[in-house]
Amino acid sequence: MRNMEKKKKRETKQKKMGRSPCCDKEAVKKGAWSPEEDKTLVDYINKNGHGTWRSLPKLAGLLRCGKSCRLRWTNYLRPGIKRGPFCPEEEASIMQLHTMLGNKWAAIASHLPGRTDNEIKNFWNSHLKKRVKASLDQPESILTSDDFGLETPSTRHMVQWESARLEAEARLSMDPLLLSSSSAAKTECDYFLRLWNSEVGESFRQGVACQSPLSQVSSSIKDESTSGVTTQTDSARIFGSADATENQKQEEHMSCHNSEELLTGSDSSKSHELDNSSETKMQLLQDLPNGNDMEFLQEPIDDVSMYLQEPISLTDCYPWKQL
DNA sequence: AATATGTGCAACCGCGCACGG
DNA sequence: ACCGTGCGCGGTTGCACATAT
Repeated sequence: MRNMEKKKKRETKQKKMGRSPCCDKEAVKKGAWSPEEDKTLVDYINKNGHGTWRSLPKLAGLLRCGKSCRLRWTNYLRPGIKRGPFCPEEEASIMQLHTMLGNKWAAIASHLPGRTDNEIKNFWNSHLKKRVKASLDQPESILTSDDFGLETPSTRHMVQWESARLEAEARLSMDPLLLSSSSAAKTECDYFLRLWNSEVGESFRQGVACQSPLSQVSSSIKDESTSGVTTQTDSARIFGSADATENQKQEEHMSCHNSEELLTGSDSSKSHELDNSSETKMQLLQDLPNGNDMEFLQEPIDDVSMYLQEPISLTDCYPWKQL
């Protein structure tokens, strides 16, 4: 409530005064970066680190906006960037993560080493979005189609999760109580992420819906939620180990090498069982606790400074170019 | 061969959030 | 508590290239 007022105040103020530009637009170059500019930027950051992005262009002698420099660095020049087409495993990961996180490209990118949020966003918008739309438009074709280029049970799981997500969103949008609860709205995506990190997500990744922790966990949650009591201990049990390293292991587990298991996933009878538990899943989504008792599931964001430890050359950034 | 249309991707823009004064 | 500033994120744009006609 207080935040709302604050927000309104700020908005009115911004409307009156106009937002100050992030840089002097007249003296700033726009458009594609030249190799010379890239070299200047890379050299400067190698020597000094990026420091304050706003002041970087001036200090580095670039006629660019600080924002533009940051974007160029993070999306293109930064070492460790993986370029080239997405492999099927990466596609699968993006599909699954998007199912749970929505358009949280940065969050999705944090699970795909070497890929940038911008790249993933572009890939989603130009490729995957169409496939999902086609699949959802023709549900009867889902079971036999090769929409994802991956004819596996996990493909069906993806679509099922996507459907569940859409359904959850629809319910949230229709429930004024949930809408009025800012914390509920704020953490909605977190729930999906937590689900992913949980045994439920694990079972999904493993493609073992039958006799999986999902059925066990969801049924236990259902039982408990009907009694209206979900304790912190329960949550810890439900969402797996509170051990941070264990959690990290799970995160790592999610990247490419794990997708092989995923791609060879469960048989169709197992996924059918998953279908049957969809009601329980929805119950699970709605019954997730509102408390802040699952901080252990939040992993630290990569420390960008690591990229500055070893000086890089332009050939590192442009292995395919002659400089 | 020329033109129209579609596609992919780099870059820009504006907003919201975090943080320090 | 308020305000200003910087950063990061997500949506959008525009250009270059590919493909179709």
